Amino acid sequence: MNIQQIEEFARQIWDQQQVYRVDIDPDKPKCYVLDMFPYPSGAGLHVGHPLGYIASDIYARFKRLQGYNVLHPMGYDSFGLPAEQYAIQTGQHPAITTENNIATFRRQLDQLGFSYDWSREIRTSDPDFYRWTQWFFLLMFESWYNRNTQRAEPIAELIRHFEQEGNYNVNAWCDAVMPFTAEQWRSFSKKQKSDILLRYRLAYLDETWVNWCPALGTVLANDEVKDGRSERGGFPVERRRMKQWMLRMTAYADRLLEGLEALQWPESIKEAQRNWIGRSYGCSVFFELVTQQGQPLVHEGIPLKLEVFTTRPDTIFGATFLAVAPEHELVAQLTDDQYKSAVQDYLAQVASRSERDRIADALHVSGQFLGSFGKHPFTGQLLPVYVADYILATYGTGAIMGVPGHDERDHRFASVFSLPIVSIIEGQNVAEDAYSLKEGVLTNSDFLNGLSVPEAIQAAISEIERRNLGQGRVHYRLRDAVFGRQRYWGEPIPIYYDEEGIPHGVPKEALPVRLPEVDLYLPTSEGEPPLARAQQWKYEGKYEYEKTTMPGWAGSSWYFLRFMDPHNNEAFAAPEALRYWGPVDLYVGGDEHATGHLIYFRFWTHFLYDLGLVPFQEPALRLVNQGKIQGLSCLIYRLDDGRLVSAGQRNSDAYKDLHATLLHIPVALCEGDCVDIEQLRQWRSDFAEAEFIPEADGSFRCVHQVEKMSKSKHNVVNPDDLVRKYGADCFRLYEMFLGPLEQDKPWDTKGIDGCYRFLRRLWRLFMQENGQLHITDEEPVEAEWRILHRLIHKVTRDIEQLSLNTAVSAFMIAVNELTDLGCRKRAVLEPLLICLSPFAPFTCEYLWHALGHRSSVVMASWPQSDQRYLQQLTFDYPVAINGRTRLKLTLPLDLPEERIEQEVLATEGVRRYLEGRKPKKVIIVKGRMINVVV
RNA sequence: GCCCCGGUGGUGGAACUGGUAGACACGCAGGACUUAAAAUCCUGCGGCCCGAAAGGGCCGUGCGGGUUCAACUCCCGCCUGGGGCACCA
Repeated sequence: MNIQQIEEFARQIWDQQQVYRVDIDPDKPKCYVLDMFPYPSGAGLHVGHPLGYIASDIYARFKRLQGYNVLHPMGYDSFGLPAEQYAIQTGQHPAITTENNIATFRRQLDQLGFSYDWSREIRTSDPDFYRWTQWFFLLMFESWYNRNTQRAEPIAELIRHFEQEGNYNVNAWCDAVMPFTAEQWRSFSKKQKSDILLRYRLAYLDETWVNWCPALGTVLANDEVKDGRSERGGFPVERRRMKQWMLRMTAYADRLLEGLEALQWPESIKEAQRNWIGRSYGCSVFFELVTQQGQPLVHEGIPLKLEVFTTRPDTIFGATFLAVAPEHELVAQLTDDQYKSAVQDYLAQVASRSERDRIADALHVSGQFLGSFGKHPFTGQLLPVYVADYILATYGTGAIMGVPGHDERDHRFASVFSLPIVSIIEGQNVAEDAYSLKEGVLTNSDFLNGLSVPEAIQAAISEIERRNLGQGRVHYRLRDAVFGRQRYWGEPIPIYYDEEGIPHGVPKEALPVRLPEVDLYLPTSEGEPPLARAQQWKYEGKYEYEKTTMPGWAGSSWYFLRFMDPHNNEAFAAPEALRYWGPVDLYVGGDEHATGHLIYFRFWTHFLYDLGLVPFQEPALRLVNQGKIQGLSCLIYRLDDGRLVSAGQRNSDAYKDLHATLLHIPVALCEGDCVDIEQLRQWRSDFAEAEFIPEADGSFRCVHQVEKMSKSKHNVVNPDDLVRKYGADCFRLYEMFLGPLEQDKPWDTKGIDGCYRFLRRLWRLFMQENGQLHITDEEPVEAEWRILHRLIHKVTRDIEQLSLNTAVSAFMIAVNELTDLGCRKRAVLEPLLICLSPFAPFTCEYLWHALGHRSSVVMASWPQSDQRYLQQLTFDYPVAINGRTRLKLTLPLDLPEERIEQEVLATEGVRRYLEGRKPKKVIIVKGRMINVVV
């Protein structure tokens, strides 16, 4: 069994017969199996990376054998930060870095024998690809969201509506717009019209608070920020107000939420998306505002009102103050002269605190009284208005009614500012702590008294609406996505600005807007993005292009569509291709994309569906997250004096009281927990002369720890070495055998021998010692048929459920049993080979040809399991006395229950346990077990 | 704090809709073959106890209860690891 020879042979067959190329075939059912688009990093693969690829490859090969036309493509998400950071450091164009990395990546993928149709390879940084990414952006720029029809519609229709009726009777998902008539619309300047339209467009320019990362020199989306730091690189992030291109994703919040129901996705991902979208149902309430003297506050002749949002309108009688966010637009108007300087000081203090300080200091309460009051809409009581930084400008209306009795934050605030705290839930004492559960009966609440909380919420909303004080409302935590990045290596946003600074979409015929060459990949001295360095880069030679580029997730939001028709020059994909291939049937990738890519890609697809460009709303029906493979680190003890102590000795009396540090050493230097001291001395110079204190048997031992696989922990295992030593098939089998696909699990190379032995045993079923095929055409006996059909049955089900670890063990069992029987029969071994081929394609291809086939095993047909051989005639019943299994009894399966009972009670072993007592009951589950209750 | 997912031998893990807990594999121990090694094969391996042995008993799926003839599986209450969300009104 020569691995190199086998792999070369199989590769040649696949290559010659072009077995992985697919095209639309209306006569066959399709199956689209997709891996999450990798970013080709320079570091290469470690054993954790291919896990999902192997699983999806097995599934794809399986479906192909079952007669499906399988689309299983691969490509690269090749725009991104690392190549650009490298460019900044070295000056090497990111395209070159990317090209090199892709070559490495491809080589590593190829050696594992994946069944990708490489003729469909795509790259997001390819102008033929990003042309369409830009095209989609323009479609969003040219669309608005109609809440009446619940879908995106062309902005041209909206303009027509404006011309006829102004913005009356428009129910759009948009930013606040003053009402205007058709006459007014016609009288607006170009600039005014543009500004208004931006408030409706799904891709729009707006000044907002963004996550600015100074170290990366760019803004980041919410999902790219973790705990106040950038997800990539871990650099500090601050809040900054900037003009940015945004995508009005919030318009889709409800549909994104509801669409989750029907998806076959892991519950954890759905839950993460639900949290991220964060839908909450509540009510807005307007509070009339008055001065300290009780005079109404008026602005331009209109009485001022403060709109708050609450999910607990039932607690309105418990409200004792109002609070607004520091950024709230009414802060200035609400500030009484007497408090002006105090408020200004407070605002300055808030501004100086970074986002991270604010998060870290969440329990610290701060705020400032503004000197004005809100009039309670039911009691007429005057509630003081505060500005407080625990109120977020970006959530709800940026203002709240403070109900300290029933909200913890409000309670903290009221305690600090000595505001009244009242309970409106019967029997709850809220002096010390807020009672925030939505349970109980209302009290001190006028018309709500006696109602339960849920009833009271409904009643309060109805009453508020009836009296025109506000209305029931839904709010989302989800924010519109910031779409511009102040970076070089991304898709240019296809927008140019005219003389008046009005943004225009580049005509679609002029796409792609190509990324210009620049001398440096850094911002300009004026702080403009790197694209500003390309001074000749102008639309039609005179208009300034938008200088920011798209974020990393732009291309990956729709790439799955391009795979369906990757070389189409007329469209992003032909309608027939979309109809035939879409949507993705199985999507495999990591769960770290739960609130990033997986939401964007759903949003993007919903949008295209609205425009009638794709015939499905959800991009992927079934999603599976492969678990992470953790590293098994090796660590040794170093005493403070530099001596190195073997792990067993460390706890002996001689050393246990000395202080020791644990050091990571390369896993390659360890065989189990035995360390190769000679190699260790060579590995690090300070170990060269160190004193090693070994075990009594002379060995030197390390301890193990399961943790993330990383270079710094010296626990990275590279697949190349393993593939060279054991072959790709063995590697694939072992990765699957390790445990359930979805589960995180530690990598331990030791176990790979089991899979290697399995492959050799398989080989010996076919081949003699001398390498000659040894197969007969004899009719298999019952036992052999049974082994085969049980295997087919189990493996078919297991692959369908992606329970690949149990499938591998089923193969091991079958091969062990066939070996014991000395089975060398073609009728058994040939179907077995087909079943195994998705897991071990190289070996199976080789043996398939050895059996005399000319075409590839990839083209074979998945065998059917035969019911006859799955059913057994007799069964070894476990017989339990009082629930405890005592003995076994072999009985025919078709024996009626009365007969079984007779047999059981007549059995010597059972009689012994009964000791003459009469059984109370005999429970018989046919084909399962028997339980005698005494 | 809220939500989701886990916890089974020395190790990775198996167990269908409640029905023989520990499949398969690693590892370890002993043995066969061999001048030797590799390779291969055989036997044993959850814990405690009784027994010379054959065999038998008790305990055992994070912990404590419960439902049931029967619980890794269902219910209640905890402990613990991982992940998500979080001054989100």
